Amino acid sequence: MPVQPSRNQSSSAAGTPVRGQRADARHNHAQLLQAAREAYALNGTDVPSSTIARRAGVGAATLYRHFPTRGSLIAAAFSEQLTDCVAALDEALRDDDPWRGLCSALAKVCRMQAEDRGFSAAFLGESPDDPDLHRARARAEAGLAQLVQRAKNTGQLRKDFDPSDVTLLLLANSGVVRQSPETSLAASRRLLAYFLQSCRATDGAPFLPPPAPLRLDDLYGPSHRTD
Amino acid sequence: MPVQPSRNQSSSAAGTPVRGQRADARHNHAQLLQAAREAYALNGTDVPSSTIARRAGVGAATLYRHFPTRGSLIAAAFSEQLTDCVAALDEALRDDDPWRGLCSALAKVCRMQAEDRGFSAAFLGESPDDPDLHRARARAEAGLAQLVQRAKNTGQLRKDFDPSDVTLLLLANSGVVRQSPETSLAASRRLLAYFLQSCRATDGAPFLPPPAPLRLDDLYGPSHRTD
DNA sequence: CCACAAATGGAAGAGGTTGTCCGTTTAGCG
DNA sequence: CGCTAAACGGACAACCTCTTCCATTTGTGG
Repeated sequence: MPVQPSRNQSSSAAGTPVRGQRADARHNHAQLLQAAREAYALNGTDVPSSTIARRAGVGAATLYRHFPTRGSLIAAAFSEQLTDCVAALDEALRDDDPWRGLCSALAKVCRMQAEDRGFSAAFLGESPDDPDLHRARARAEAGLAQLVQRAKNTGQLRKDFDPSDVTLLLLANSGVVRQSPETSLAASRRLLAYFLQSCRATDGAPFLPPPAPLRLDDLYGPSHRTD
Repeated sequence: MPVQPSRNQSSSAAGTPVRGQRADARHNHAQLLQAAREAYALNGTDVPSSTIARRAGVGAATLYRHFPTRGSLIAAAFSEQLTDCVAALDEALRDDDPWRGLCSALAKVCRMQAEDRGFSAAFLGESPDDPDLHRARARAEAGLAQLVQRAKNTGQLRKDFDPSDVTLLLLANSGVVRQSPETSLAASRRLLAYFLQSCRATDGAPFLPPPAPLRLDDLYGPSHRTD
């Protein structure tokens, strides 16, 4: 069960509590993370940092001492979800039935997106600064490719399915989920059902148009602004 | 053919050129609209108004004289696309084959979303102020319901398809299309293909989870901020 | 209990966007 | 051509968000 809280501190990303700091600092650190997670889940990641500081009961400076930039707070707030994501993938890879593994992994990620409005932004959005996130995405990409290949080999997944189709689903789901929190779970479930049904290998099914080169870790790579 | 440019001036929305104004004013009005459309198509509607004024070759005050608020410029910029949208629906309703009509209507709207990054924001986003937009959405909703019912009657569309599934597709597509413009068209096409394939009536197909009550004109209705 | 460094909070700076004011320019008409 | 009102443009005020600074408070080891 690799899903446990994992108190172990990597020193790579900013914002991880360092042993030897004062008790109030540790407490505020935790308060900030919790406030950030709650706020992001409800309203998405475009909540102003000042709001988070206020709801954590600390001043702005405290927030910025613990998380030097806005991005580092976001990254820290979602690192747990990221772990869960990778764990779901690992679990899917261990499933005897590749198709069932794929389905449950996709369902899990879609549900995470639906239940936390910030998740999509943090996972798919632009955050060119966090190395952890990049590594996780690359890792997810690789595991996914493996999972997809296995499901094809068993003949359960259509042959022209492309790993990028998972990214396609995640992006689509992020669009669906952006709406009112009350409906997002139901809508997300229905979208996934539609998607999975088409993914199943069927004899008479028409060919799909070619996949777009959507790689998880490439999204928002080069900027295209032309001001 | 109700698709013609329609020079007729409704006086409801702000920004419609009024006869009797000076030639330079009319010219600037047109320049602003064009600049806005280009900028929005490329980068989405979150382009600063000052950028649009600059690219139209006018000062900020001129922009605000023609379009009193940021929202009115957005509404004016997309009113043509909105007309196209409704026209596509009308055309689909006139098609002898309801399924073909539905497919082409969905393809058209998805393509519009893919080719214009601002379209989704303008059409699905929050704009509680523009009555034209509300009317168009309501109208689209009604036509869609009709189209869906007809396709079900001919047995081409699965019985548990819900009109809200069209909204689901549009939202999903908006998520897909938000990415790099180079890939959005291909990605959008593929998403639509996946979706349509599942929508076709098939005997052995499993039931879908219940639809979420997504109504086009309800999106972003009540706000859920809790600051 | 005390001293000192760690930690804090509020204020203020920097940057960006929306919308307004006012002196100046220019189209259109006689 | 010249007058007048419509139209314009750039500067400016108001606001918001991110981030930093510094005087003050507070936890903690001795």
